[in-house]
This record gives sequence, structure tokens and C-alpha cells, in this order.
Amino acid sequence: MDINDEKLIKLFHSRGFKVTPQRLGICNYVLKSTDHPSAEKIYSNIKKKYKTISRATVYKTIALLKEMGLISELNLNTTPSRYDPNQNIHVNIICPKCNSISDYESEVVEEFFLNLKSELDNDILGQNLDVYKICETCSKKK
Amino acid sequence: MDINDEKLIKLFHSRGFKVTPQRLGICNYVLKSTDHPSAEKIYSNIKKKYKTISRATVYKTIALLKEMGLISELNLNTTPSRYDPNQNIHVNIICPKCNSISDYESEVVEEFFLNLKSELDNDILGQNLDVYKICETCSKKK
DNA sequence: CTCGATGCAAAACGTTTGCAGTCTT
DNA sequence: AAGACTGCAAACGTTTTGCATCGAG
Repeated sequence: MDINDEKLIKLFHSRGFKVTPQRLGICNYVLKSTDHPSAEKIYSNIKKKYKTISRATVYKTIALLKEMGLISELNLNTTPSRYDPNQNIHVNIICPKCNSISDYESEVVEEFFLNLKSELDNDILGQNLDVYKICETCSKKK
Repeated sequence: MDINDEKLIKLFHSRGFKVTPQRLGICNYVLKSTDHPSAEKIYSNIKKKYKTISRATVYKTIALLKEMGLISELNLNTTPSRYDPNQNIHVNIICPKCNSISDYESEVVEEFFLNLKSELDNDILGQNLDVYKICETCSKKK
């Protein structure tokens, strides 16, 4: 993410959010990160500069960044874990409304995995392919 | 998973695990499930038959099933969550030893996503593509 | 009989919430 | 000055652990 304070401030203001030093600090750290930090890592890093910052603020700022589309959370629907007996290569189609998950298998998926595997020296230990899409039931409810 | 009690019992014995009614019950439920149940769902389902079963047993049996390669856990590395400012289509290459994550972008990935998208009526809300692979640092450590 | 499995209770862990006080606008 | 934000502490839901008892082999 190539973003500076000026841009960030404008973004926040355009969304009606206030700009605080804590927020800027967190944003600068997260948006420049390449190591996919956890909330705890963000917290301990930002604590160096803002001794009194709380985890609550970190989590709230993370939520803000997600809302603004500046970051995404890996492994969404973290808790509770869900389990799958299907050990074929497949995509999990996850409905963010009702949390239902259905497996999707197709040639496109299989071919992709084989190609990716060969690109990665054939030593993939496992995989997890998720896509988010409103399920039929939920889209009917509208 | 097309598996019956007889096969299951052999599998358990071959790994030196004991066969208990609770385990069989949990296995039968999970291995036949198609709705990607959570631990809590497995627990409340199995509780109908085994009134005194505890969550601990459920979790331990899940661990066993994972170890035997009969199920996989979706959204592995569930906690803590990790965050990513990279909003391009990419694969997260996750090292299960050190939990490092690096982004991988390629034409293969991009093409796959476009194909999948069109297969799914173009209304994908988001995606999360993970593959597990020992990272260079860890494979050197050996 | 032995050792692994169960199940309770308590702890651990990441995350969320309520609220009083503070700071941006 | 108003209302959004902070940060503490407590609560929450999921998962793990310690340990006494039980039961499969």
C-alpha cells in the first residue's frame, strides 16, 4: 500500500472519521507491513511509540481499515473453526451472511492447483481456497 | 468420506489409537458431514447420543482426525488473525513451521481467479487463497 | 493389569464490549 | 461544545490443560 499521512487524513475525513495520532501510527505500520502482522504484533509495535495504547484501540482501528477496504483479514471467520472431510482439491464458497460453506470442485480449480504446484516446486503441503459469495438462500431473503 | 466402522477401527488400531464409542460417534458424524461443522456443532450433535461427552474429547478427537489426514481444518492458523494490505489477487504462502506468510502473485493465479469468477456468475465478494509450504529459512534449518 | 481415553473444571487465548474520561473538529 | 476516540477492565466464545476416574486392549 503506497499511502502517506496526507492521503490517509483525507480518506479518514471523507468518511467522517477523526484522525488521531494512534490511528495514524497503526495505519502507517499496517499499511506498510509485508509480514501479515497479527493484532498482537501491531499492538506491541505501536506500543513502542504510544505507551498507553490499548488492544481495544488496535482492534477498532483494524476494523476501520477493513471497512475502508485498505486491508483484508486472512482466514476470515476465524472462530469457531470449521472442519471439512473433503480432501479433494476444492474451493470453499463461504456465505458471509449465514456462514454456510459449500465445496466447489471444477476443472478450473484442479488445473489451477496443478499449475500453481509446479510453479512452487511441487512441494505444497496443503491448501485452503476460500471465496466469499452470498448463498442462494440469503440472496432470496433480500 | 466413504468410510465405515470397520475401516475406521482398522485405521485407529494401525496407528496405535484405541477405539471408543465416543470416537466412533464423532468420526461418523464428521466424516459424513457436508456442512463443515464447527467443534461446537459436533459437540452438540454427539451429545445427543453420549450425554456426558465433553468438549475436551471432541477437540482431542478432531486433532486425531487431522493427524490421520481424514479431515482438514478450514482457516488454519485461525488465531491470531493476520492482516494483509495487499489487495491484489494473490496466494498466501504460509509456512506451518514458523507461521511466516508471503504473498505470491502470478499469471496462473490471476487467470484462475478470473475463470473461477466467471464460473460463479461474477459475484465473488472476496477471496482467500492459502497454500502451506515450508519456507526457505525453515528448510535450511533442518 | 496397564496405559491411554474420558470428562470435569479451570485456565488460556484472542477478541469484543461498556464506560468514564479525553481529544479532534 | 459536541461527539467521536481512547484505554481500562471486565466479559465473551473458543480452545487447551491438569487431573482423577474409567475402560479398551
